[in-house]
Amino acid sequence: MGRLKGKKDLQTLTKHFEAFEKGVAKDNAAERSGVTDRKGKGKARSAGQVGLGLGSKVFDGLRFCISPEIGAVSKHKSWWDIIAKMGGTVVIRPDTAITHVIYDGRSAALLARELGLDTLSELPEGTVCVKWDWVVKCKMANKVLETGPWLSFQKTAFNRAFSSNAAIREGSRMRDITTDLLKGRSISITKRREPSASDSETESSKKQRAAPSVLERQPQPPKPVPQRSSEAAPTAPADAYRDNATTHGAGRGPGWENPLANKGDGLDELISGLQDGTIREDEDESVKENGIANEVADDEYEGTNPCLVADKFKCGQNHDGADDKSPNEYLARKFEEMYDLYQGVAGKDFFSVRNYRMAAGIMRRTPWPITKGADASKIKGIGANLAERWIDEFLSGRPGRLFYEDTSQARAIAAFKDIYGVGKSQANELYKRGARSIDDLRADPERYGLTSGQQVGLELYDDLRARIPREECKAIYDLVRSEAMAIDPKLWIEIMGSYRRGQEASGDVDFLITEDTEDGGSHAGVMGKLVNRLRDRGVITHELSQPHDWRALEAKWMGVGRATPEGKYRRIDILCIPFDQWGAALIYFTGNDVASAPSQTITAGRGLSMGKGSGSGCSGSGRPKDRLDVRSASLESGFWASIGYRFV
DNA sequence: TGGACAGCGCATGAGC
DNA sequence: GCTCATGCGG
DNA sequence: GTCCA
Repeated sequence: MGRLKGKKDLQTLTKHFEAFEKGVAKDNAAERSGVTDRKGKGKARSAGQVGLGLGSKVFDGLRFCISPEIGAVSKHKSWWDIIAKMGGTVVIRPDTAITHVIYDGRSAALLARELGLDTLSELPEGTVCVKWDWVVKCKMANKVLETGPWLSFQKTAFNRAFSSNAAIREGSRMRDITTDLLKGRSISITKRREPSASDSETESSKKQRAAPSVLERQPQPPKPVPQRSSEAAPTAPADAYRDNATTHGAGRGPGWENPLANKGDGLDELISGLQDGTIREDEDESVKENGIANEVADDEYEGTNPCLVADKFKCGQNHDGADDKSPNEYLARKFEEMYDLYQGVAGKDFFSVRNYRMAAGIMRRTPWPITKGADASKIKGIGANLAERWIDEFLSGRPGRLFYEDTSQARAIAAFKDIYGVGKSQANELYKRGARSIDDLRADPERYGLTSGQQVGLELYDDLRARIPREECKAIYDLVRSEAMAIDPKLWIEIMGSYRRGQEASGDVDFLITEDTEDGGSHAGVMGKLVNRLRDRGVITHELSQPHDWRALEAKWMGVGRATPEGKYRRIDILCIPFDQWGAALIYFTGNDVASAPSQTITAGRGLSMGKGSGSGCSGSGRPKDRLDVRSASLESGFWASIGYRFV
């Protein structure tokens, strides 16, 4: 049984599993229509599988610990999948209920370190450290084999019994499953035991199924480290924008060709600042934080902006363009991971979770390597909590608390929350009602009472989650624009969001529409016509929300469309606004926090805010404090001028 | 130690 | 039919 | 969660 053969086996298995999985999916769908009780369904499915002769539940009742290896995510994932499909539960960290540790390495000491233990004797009584090949053989044999030939450590024989009480000694890093049981979490294993070849799989299956709603019955592999789209800063086209008035008057699309010198407005400067590569979408918050943190109270600062504060923001400064990958990328990813995981979890404080994301941004833009939490806590935005409870934990190399909470439940809920229209509340509700995966929802949509909008989100789940390449944004823009021009050539229509910021990809496509009132024109009623035309052309395919008043000067439409009949479905928003709000709104909705943070801060400092208040436009919620009429800034440059910002 | 951390439009459903 | 509260998104 | 009054 050489390694090679093992790999071949694995390939065979993989195919095998794929076929098997399809079978299960069908079974599920069929069963759901008739069976409402989850437990009953579980049994039915099990029976069905045994009937298929695939022996998928060989590992029922077994709990495997696989310590993740750096750089071997995909291997880990496939192992996880395979064990899960065989009915076993997989955990990343050892706990008091594990029955096996999968380990192909050489030394017990190394493994102990990987597991975060001082010694392997901390493992629960009877835990078997076994090589992956054993799993493969079990799969092939369709039963739990003797572990003898595949033990990780022949000599030390960790299949020997240990004292389980000793294992849970005080200070042990191992999670005690029994406390979870007390807390009402259901865990599949209730009793330590020594698995052996003599285990009757049907017997253990029964035991397993008797447990109510097993928490981790469908373990999922860890997500690979999220790769932000902006791995490399966009080698952005110099897409400074021409004076917006000219552009729109001339009916020209956002050029992203070359700017005419001296024609850029204030935002252009910001954008060019963004394009020096340092600032990326999704890390805006930290920029905002840092920016605000560093502003104020520096009277000696020599700035060139009319408003000194503006100089203290990244975007208002000169940029040297040299900004490479942060030395703290690892920490940044960890915090992103936390954010992704926690943002859907009920009971997690909104601001706490948001802070994780901000921490990620801070990590990424901290130029010096953070080697200990204490250093990090000096940074604004990183407090003692993050430093000690998280950063130190991450840096220790041990998985830390995150891994304890990185459960299949959290993952399922996070996935649900990615459905358009499903937020934290609904995501948790769906889980409560028994859904464990997107496919579960799809298999029985009625059962979960999804709203129409959510059904669209579910149907188009993958498409809507995908980023939209810049090219495609442009294509959609051209379509929308041409229809708008056909309605009224004097309309101003602009694409907003990350596209306008020069990003290579966007999450959705936003349009801002208005019309100059100078000559008595108005865009009233355009929204309805535009949407109808686009629908007729097949550009708009789904509607998610409609304006209260289609003819109002301020109206918002949200929906889904696509550039071509074969293309992916994309989120599309269309917003009509009164003409005098154009300038501020364009900035506001271009939405770059790097731009909006300073501008909001600056304006706020002057007793203004930039909210697009419904009636009062962008002039600071109509507060009487207003000393500047930002509303009149229908050109961006006007806006920037009005808050004392230098623009070229 | 306790409040702010943005504020708002739309969909939905409960209550009236 | 209405208002109000809640969830959600940008 | 952090920051600030």
